[in-house]
Amino acid sequence: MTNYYNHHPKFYVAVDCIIFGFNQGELSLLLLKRNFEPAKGQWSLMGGFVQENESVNDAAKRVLSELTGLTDVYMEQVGTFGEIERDPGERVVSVAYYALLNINESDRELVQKHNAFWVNINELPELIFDHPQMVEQARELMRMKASTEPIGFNLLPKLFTLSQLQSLYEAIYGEDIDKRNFRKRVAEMDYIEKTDKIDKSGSKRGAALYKFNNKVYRKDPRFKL
Amino acid sequence: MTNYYNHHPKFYVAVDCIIFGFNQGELSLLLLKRNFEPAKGQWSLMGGFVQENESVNDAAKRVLSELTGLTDVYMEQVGTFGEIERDPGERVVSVAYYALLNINESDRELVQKHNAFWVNINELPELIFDHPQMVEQARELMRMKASTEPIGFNLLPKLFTLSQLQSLYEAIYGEDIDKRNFRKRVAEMDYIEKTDKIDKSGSKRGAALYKFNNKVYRKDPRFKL
DNA sequence: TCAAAAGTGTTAAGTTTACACCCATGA
DNA sequence: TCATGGGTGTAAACTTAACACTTTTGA
Repeated sequence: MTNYYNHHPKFYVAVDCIIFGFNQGELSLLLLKRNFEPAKGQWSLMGGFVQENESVNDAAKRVLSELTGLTDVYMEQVGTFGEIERDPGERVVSVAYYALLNINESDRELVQKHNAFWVNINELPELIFDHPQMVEQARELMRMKASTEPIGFNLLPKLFTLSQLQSLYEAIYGEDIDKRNFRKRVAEMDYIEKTDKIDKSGSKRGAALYKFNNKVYRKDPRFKL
Repeated sequence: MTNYYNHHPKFYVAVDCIIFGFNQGELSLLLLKRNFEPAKGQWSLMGGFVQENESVNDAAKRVLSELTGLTDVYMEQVGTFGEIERDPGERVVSVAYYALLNINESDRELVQKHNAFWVNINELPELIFDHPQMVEQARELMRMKASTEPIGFNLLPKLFTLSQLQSLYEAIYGEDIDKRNFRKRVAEMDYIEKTDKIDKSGSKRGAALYKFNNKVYRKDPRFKL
């Protein structure tokens, strides 16, 4: 019996991940130096094909977890890239996602096994296919989102200093922020809570460690940095 | 010969269009009352399947044009919906787009032939599948975009009054705007140009007609309404 | 003549920006 | 003792919000 869906072509559907990490004032992406075909030897995003038994969003989570060992990572869809010739091998429609994670929580061995490297976002190598556009769109989207929602904390350890938080936002926006104005804004956010712990690693004097309290945030979700 | 792409499943890829129109102070969507299967008799967005010879973006343009007769319409990708069971008939990955067009320029016959109707955005019927989420995301995205980029003019005739422009933005934001503050902001945008034409249809006194000058806009692209 | 929409400025409140010095500590 | 990053307040500039009356004209 013929039906509505016949006579239409089917396509490979892939996901590609723009994986953001932050360490010592630097924002980085986790990129693959491909030791497999196609485009062996070139740099690319981590990607994979959507399977029958998973949603597209789940495929993105799976692919991210295959590379980093992490589950429950903050991810957001960037967009779908569907040019006919975007992948020169076969026609593949790809859905791009960005992820924000704490570099130190990722599984180094797994990362190494995939021949993946953290690359400073301002020193990206040439990427294959339309991955440069994916990265560009992801950065833009992430920047926008980070300015109005508290997603940046996903890039930091659970406890962080205000200097770390500030340098994170400086890296996201690509511009310097005034320290006193920054701290004034932070002070108004009750869900960024000072703990009684001190970080002595960054300075002799030591800096107060803060944490993000999501329960408090959700009671009155306002954020602007 | 076996290669990288084998062993992976393929999927139907569809596009769905959230088509915004504006008329007499009302923002509407163009919806189908389906006289075909599946979900015959129910309301849905206009959609269609991506073909081999077109990009996903081009498929969206084609589908829009099949319904409205219009080409060169402002469209933006909303996101991709990839839940396994989102379409109960078959597995279909769908990419949603929103479009902004002038209702009066659309081909009424074509619209009628598809059994499509303009429905006030505040009085939407129940929609099939995940179309309600698509609409919700599209509204949100459109609202954001309309506040910082001059896309609203796509919903208006080439010549429009400031009252029309204001009521458009009131419909987009779902809230009233102060007339004097609104006109003050418009006056600062040199690319919203007063013409010497008068619209007498909306009032006895008549209102000046304005036009959006994209060339002037691009010289100094700042927009905030 | 009057109803209905068009058009027009000022002030107060709130937000954003610029800016410089003292503190605590370990080396 | 001194070099290093941590921590703190105020004032000016700018932006946003609130607010009410006069004009024009066709019915």
